[in-house]
Amino acid sequence: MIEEALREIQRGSAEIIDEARIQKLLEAYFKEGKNYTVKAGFDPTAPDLHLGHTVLLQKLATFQKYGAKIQFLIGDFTAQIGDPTGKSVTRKTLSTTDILENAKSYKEQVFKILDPSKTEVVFNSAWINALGASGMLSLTTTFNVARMLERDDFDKRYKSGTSISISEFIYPLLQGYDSVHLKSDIEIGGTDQKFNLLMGRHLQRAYEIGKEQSVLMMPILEGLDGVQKMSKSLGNYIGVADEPNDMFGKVLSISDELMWRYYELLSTKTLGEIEELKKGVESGTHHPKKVKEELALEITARFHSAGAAQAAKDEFERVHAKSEIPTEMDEFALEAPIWIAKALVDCGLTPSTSQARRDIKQGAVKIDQEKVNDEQLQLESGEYILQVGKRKFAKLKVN
RNA sequence: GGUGAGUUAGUCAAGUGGCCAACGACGGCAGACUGUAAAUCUGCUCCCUAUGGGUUCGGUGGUUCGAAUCCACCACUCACCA
Repeated sequence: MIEEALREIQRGSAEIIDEARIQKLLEAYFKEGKNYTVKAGFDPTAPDLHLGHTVLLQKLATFQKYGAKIQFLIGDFTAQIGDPTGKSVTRKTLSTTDILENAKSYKEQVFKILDPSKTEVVFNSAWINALGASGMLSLTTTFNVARMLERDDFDKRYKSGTSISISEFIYPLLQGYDSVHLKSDIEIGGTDQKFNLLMGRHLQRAYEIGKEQSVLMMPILEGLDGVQKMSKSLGNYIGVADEPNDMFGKVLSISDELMWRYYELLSTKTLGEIEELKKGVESGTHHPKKVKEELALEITARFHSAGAAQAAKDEFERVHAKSEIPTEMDEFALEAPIWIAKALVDCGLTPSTSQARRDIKQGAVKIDQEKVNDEQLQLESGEYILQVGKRKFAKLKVN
């Protein structure tokens, strides 16, 4: 039982520091029903969660199955500084109102995965503000500049003469201090957070709270392109709040190779089951598309419902396999007569009339399933279904 | 503080007075082929109802019939020195 729990916890992880301690915590739970705490910090700068974030959340959910109380930390104070990790320039600071707004939408989204009864949402401003100047000062005495500069990102910036704000040195200290205050048993985060996570151990030792947290690092999930990390700014993400049809379609659009990565990090299937699927695909008994559909169904169902996922699949079949028209699409109303290129822009199918003309020239534009050849086409009154490329549709009513 | 180099479209990067809306690569979009996969091939890739017009090459002025290209100043970045 403990073995199994441990295996599930290890799954997909990039690195675990002090795994022995995790095992002891599990033993204590299984034998004496003792709970322990797992901390994960979230920066409230990006309120729209995507699947990359859920990799961590799912790991937390796994811990919840095995006696963990989750300390879901919203770094409202630290967000004012901005995590320097991986950054080549100092971040802009955020206003307090923005942070609170973001934190709110965070909460709405995470409980699709986490069990609220085993989760405590905490804001680090609560105790960091209480530290005061002297508390802050003594915090800074626990670490030194030389070691801080060993960090890759700081090292590069320092050597290249790019500015490093003193506040950025404070960031890891504060994140580590969170672990001191919360007396966390385990902290999890992405591999890029290693330095910050280890700081928690360091400070717990320095403050002599009688324990040093274990650290579990999860890899960074690749985005739809399969190369760069999933992020909103790169536009290669699947958002937790995406519509079922989008979500399903996006999962299906990933490459076969990437699919296995998503299976490992996002699916709740056991590693054994995944291995079976993989063998099936290799030997030709499973069609890779079917396997991908299964993944898409699972993920879509998680954030919506099994019914919605199935509907998304049916819709997908209809639109793409049979190249029919989607059942639902955005609707627009415009005044007649309207030039086709203008209509495409107004319906958001195309960014400019220039682009619209190019698309028409290339035969990418259809009205009611009919290819448009005339760039000058004027639409008279009536209802039309506009289409650009394979996946952009809109319903247009011309008055 | 000193000296030198640089700043070009989403990114990288050519272009050193007219042939420049600006080579090329990547990315992106579209077409073919497919499984809306990958790979491959092809076209497109600043805006504007366009065989034409407008606005772009860090910013501001200037020289010139004409400037991304020359000059001045400003801002920022990088390198070496202190």
